[in-house]
Amino acid sequence: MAQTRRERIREATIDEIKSTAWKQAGEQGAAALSLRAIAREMGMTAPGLYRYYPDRDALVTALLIDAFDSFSAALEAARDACAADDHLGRFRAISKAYFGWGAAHPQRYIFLFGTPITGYQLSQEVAPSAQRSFLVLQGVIGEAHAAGKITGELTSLKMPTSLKSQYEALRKMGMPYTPVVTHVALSVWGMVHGVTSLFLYGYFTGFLGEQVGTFVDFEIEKTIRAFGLA
Amino acid sequence: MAQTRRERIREATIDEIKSTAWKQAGEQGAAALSLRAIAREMGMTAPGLYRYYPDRDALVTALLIDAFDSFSAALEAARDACAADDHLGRFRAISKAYFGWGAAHPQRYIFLFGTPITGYQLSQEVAPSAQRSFLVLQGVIGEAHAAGKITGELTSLKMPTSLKSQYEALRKMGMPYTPVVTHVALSVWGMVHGVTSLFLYGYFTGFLGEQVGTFVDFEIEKTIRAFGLA
DNA sequence: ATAAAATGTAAACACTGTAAACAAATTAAA
DNA sequence: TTTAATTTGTTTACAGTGTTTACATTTTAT
Repeated sequence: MAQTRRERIREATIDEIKSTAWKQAGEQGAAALSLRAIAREMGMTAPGLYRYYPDRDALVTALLIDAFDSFSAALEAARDACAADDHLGRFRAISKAYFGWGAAHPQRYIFLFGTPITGYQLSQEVAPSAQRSFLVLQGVIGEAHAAGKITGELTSLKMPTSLKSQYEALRKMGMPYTPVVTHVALSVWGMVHGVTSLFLYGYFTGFLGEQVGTFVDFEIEKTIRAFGLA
Repeated sequence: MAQTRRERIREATIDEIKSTAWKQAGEQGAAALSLRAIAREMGMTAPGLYRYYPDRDALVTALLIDAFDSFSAALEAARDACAADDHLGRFRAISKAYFGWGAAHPQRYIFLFGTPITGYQLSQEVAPSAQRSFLVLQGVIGEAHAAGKITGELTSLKMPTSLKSQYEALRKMGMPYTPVVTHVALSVWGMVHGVTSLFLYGYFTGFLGEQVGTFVDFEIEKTIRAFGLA
């Protein structure tokens, strides 16, 4: 059923609210989001925004979902630029895309993975979008593992039984991957998030200067070796 | 020369301001720091605080320095609990202490390594305190390397020349460690910061539940193997 | 005792998010 | 087509914030 005229206008207004919010977040940081400033730039008054979002948190949640979707799409695009059987290529691609997206959209990355905004309580609504980005990583690793392309000795380190049974419990609840795959995915996520956020917060610039990208690439190659990815 | 009475009272007031700030930061998050709320709890009015800190940012800076010092002290204590020639033990100790301090003081860790607070511009005053914590890590790795205790094949991966010359430039400017040591230290920092912050922001709990500590310990052991630490 | 310095308060300004009441415009129903 | 209902926006107001200014008070030094 086609959209009615009013629905069209409403969606356009919502889009304008969000794009204005992103614009201001990009200029002054996501933590400085101000409903009044958004309304001012849109040529309306602040209480009018409450016809579209019940409160500031709801707007933040909507922005989080959009950012996670954009992030996931970037990872998926990088993955799909490599052949499905090129597991090493896909892993390298999404790892670089992860850091690359963060470096290209620092405010958004910090918005997603940084400190929750003043008083903002993370809504459960964002969970599906957040998990989607992780599933890209888990999927690539999962298929590589299924194809026998993860042969590193580190992978065969004896995993503590309590950890393994935790992963197996997840599997019973619907997670489609083995303990090793889940563990490797979490491990890679930790590494790449660590270097990305330390970089974005400026803790690397004093040490690495312009060579941050080289550093990250080198770390990715090290991870590939450590897990014996081929 | 002994402190005058006024100086004593002044320092006590400063301590009360900071401890009140920490108390409130621990309850509602560091981003919700409010000068008025601090003053209220102290039984004075907000403008009075301006006799101690020129503005809110200055208080935030003071808290950052204190938190970094506490963090560094925890790392150093963990290091010194092992013999100076037990390089593997020292590395394991500071790595665990890093995550352990974050888990024990989530608000402080997020305060240090999370999103800068609304409008807060990171002051250069905190740089020395921040570097001190990194120097603990770099020092342990540096001494292990000097003792020939880092023999992993990953370490001998050909480092890109641009990255190596960046590290060597740092050395000429006073950094007391070789490119390999600096690189390993940054790498470990990235890993341990990544898992710590992902955990503190709640992204791990859905996957790992109560097994987060086990996961981190396992990651540390993996890193030890990867770098061939002994 | 007097001057100076340090420390606090009260009032005010410019912001913020949000709620209530009301007006205008748009759509749906009679 | 007239009437009623819904949606969208504004105006006004309240409580909160960081910060400045002017003033009073206490403490220290001369």
